[in-house]
Amino acid sequence: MNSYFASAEQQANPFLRGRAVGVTGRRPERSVVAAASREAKRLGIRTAMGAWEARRTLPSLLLVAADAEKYEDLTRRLNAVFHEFTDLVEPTSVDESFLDVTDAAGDFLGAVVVAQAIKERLSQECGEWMTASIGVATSKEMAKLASDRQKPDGLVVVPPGRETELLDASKLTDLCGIGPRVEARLFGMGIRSFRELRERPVLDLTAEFHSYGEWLHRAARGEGDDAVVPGDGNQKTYGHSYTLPRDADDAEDIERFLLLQCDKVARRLRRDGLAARGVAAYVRFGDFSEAGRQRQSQEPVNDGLKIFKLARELIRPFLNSGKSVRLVGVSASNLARGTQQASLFEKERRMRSALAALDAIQSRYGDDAWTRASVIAQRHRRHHRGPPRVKKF
DNA sequence: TCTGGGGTCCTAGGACCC
DNA sequence: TCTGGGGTCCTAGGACCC
Repeated sequence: MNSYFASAEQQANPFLRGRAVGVTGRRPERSVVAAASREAKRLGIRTAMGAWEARRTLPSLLLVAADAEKYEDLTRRLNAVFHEFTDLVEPTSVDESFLDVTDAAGDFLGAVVVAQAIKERLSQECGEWMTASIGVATSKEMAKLASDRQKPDGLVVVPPGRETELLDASKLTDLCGIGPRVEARLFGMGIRSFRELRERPVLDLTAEFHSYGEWLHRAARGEGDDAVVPGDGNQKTYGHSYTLPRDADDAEDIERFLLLQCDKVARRLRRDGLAARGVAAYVRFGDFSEAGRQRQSQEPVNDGLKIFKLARELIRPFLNSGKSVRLVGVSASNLARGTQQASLFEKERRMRSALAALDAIQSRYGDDAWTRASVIAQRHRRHHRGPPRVKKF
């Protein structure tokens, strides 16, 4: 999809249509532009630009805070449209999927017809401001590369056998999978184009890049044999992170924000009937360096407080290190179906039913329907500079 | 008073096992 | 005349993507 979040905002709010719009995080002053409307891009706004810098570049830029629920709903509708054409749909991000339309299309020309039909259906289902760029090719790599060639509202076809023409018209980093680091190493080997990459023996490439070298060798020829793998139901990690309103040194301050993230992760785990054995916690310091630890817990967990107690220990070595903390994050891995182990203890059972009730409240009244007393204590202290009223988590 | 938040995959090295 | 070869699980860190 083109300028996904920004287009979604323009679709939802006619006032924003035709205007330069940037979608940012909750607090623009410490955020980046997550998506820029085509009008904003034309005037020099780039994705991932600091919001502060974007505003300086283009004072008329309209900054809108991201609305995750809106985008999730749109993504569901998007994927429903894709499934009208084939069940071989592999979502790779919120706004991007691979579709294997071999059966639906019959032949390559048929695939082009399908692509046009998809664009039409998307416009009907999601609104005319939601445009897509589609690439049609014989491999995922080439289809992706083709889709990036024409924005917005593109349709680029790579007929079978003509893959190298597209590659030779592209930069190395245009190919999904080659980033700036790999590009620099390829330059170091005297390789500056796909033509030069193709001329290298695969052994040169595997000597430098191991198995990734084989992929480079094939990709430079326009080959790609990975099938479209349907479904996205097997997400491997659930994580949340949060940039603090200002860099913090006080461990208690930092840990309370960590707790909020742990509750979010835990709630998603419970919603999906999962529990996690792996817990990772990390911080980003004021200088943007990062540090983190991860650990396997004895038993699978999906209770925010339990996850927090593990996560707190994991980041403890990085607090009070003389560097102030900008961001805290937590992530759950090693996910398994089922809840936490049944407990013999009354206290534990009561906590479970309390969590179920709290989940129900948030489902019905929204995520802000309740919060932890310890977080309120922090807000209190910020305003009154007194001791916190509530100490217990 | 710059630089969000959500992910995946890969490699290296250590502990441990047979 | 010391020290093979197979494997799993785990953590840290990095590259890359939207």
